[in-house]
Amino acid sequence: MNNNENYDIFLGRFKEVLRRNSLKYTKQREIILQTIYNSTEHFTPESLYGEIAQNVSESKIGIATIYRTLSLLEKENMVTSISFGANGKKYEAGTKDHHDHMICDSCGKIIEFCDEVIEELQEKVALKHQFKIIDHVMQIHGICKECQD
Amino acid sequence: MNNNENYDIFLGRFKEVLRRNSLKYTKQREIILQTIYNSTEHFTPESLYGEIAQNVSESKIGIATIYRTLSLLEKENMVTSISFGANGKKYEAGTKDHHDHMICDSCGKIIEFCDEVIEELQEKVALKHQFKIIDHVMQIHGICKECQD
DNA sequence: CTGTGTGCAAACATTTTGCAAGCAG
DNA sequence: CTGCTTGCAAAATGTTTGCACACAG
Repeated sequence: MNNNENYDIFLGRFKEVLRRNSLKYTKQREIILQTIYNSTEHFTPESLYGEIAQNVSESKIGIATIYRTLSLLEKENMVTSISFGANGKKYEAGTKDHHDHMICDSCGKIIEFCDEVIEELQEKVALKHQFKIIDHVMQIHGICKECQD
Repeated sequence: MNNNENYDIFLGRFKEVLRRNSLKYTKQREIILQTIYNSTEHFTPESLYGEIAQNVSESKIGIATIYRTLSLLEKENMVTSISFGANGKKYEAGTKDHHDHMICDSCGKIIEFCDEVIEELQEKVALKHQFKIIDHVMQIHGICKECQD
């Protein structure tokens, strides 16, 4: 396992971001970063807040700090967010390679996938409209294998 | 122009929805449906509310009614909604053929497009995971031609 | 008539902000 | 020391709900 090594890289990027913006490396930001890094699931500000409150007895972090830190991380592309129909917005750590999501409307499960050809076609479409891609979102909604019973 | 004819079809679908759910055809629902149908832009509940207040002097429609009607229409697939990074959610009338969106992060403009091949590839990916597609969302974020100055 | 729909205001949920005190650099 | 950060509570947004009256079927 090279998880710790990966975390160091993630942490390094974060410190670089802080340096570049004259921001400070605080205990709170460290805890948030760690918790995000260790999250296997997609999370909301609220769920992150709850998880930290539960697992990290040493420190209280206000919900406002969670929001402020997530904004920073999103702006710096260290986390990405995906929006759902009605139920709001979930985040995930930007540690993985690019991928898209299949979302089960029945159980809420998220399946990640990546298709090179689709990616290329998107670029082709954008080019045709002289549109400069920054990012893209693709979600397939439906019913997962397990829920099709 | 066959706009009126198309509106009649749209209205017909709506009346059918009402009938099926034992709901009633009211002045408010009529006005909302018309306004949605005539909207060229994507809209929010708030913007719809404002537009109706401005254009339709005869009648006051409460914001709650807008929300209630939009929920109904979305449930019945007569409007679709797309979610944006942070700024919430916009709707569009479900009168057009399927298409996806390119969204300019600078000016907010929305360009619609449709690529058959991408659609097919999505189905192929879903099939591989035995995932049953209900719907899908694809957004390309970036900077439009005009804003690239 | 009956039961659904509506506007209004209050209730909620979520996210942002002002402020005084705390702490990193 | 200086100025970015934080927690808290208040404020701002966005959306939903309860209720009494209105109205479609």
